[in-house]
Amino acid sequence: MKTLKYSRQREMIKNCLINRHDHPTADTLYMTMREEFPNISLGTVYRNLNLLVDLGEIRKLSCGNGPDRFDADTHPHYHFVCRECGQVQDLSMETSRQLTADAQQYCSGQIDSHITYFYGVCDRCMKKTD
Amino acid sequence: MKTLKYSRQREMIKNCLINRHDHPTADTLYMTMREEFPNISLGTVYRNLNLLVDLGEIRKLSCGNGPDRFDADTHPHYHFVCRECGQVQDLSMETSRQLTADAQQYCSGQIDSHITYFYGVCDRCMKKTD
DNA sequence: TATATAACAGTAATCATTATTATTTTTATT
DNA sequence: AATAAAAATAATAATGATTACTGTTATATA
Repeated sequence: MKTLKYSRQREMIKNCLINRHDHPTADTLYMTMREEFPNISLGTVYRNLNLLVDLGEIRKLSCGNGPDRFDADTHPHYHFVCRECGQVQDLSMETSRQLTADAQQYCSGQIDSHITYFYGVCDRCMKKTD
Repeated sequence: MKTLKYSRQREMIKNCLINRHDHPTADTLYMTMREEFPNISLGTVYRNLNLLVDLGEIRKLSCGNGPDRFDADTHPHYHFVCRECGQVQDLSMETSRQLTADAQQYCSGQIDSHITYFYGVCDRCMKKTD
């Protein structure tokens, strides 16, 4: 069996992610990490992010445009994606159990969760295009 | 202005997609296309798929695992993704306007749509793991 | 403290997708 | 119908995101 060993890099990656709420990509996180660990490699960032996802300590977001993003908030919640600037915001809204229950009626498989991304234009981009 | 010209390849790509409901990837579609057009190139498949998406004639699905998939059904509808085998099924269920309206309450931007993927295990995979 | 193994940095490889280019098709015009 | 202009193609190269490999270093445990 493969026991997990401590690593300063992994700890720092997780802390980085906890301290920001912009759902950074692996590459963005890599840039930040290099301030503390100047010769960390991008592969290490990816490996640890995937590890943390597998452990359920963080979540991966694939909202359809651009590279995957990561989120240290593991509570089920929704996201809003701005079509103009690509930023991803948290919505402090409960995820709908009802929606999953409804969908189950239409599905022969066993549904256990759902992921929803809302799309539109963020307030900052709306001001710009005025 | 750039006028669109007819192409047998594009027509055939769209027909292929209309005749199947498994939401194939570009590569799968490419394999199928080669039966009719033995030296069609993968680039042509991608270019035309993107074109059709831009025209609003088909939709692109990014459900988080593996390459993007494509769907000729442009009516707003939900999808179910099996975590075991990766297949994507249509759910013949109306998309929830209420959900978008609810989310708008929590969002400073302007939401115009949402995309939801339901995750779980399909009936076939459930039987297998019994 | 010595040994085993996981994690690392650096790098190469892979996968999905897009761009380039020279040639062929399609469409509009004579 | 012949021809010219424009767009689409096949073939291929290039890109961007991510994963795998290799030799070295850090961590845990006997």
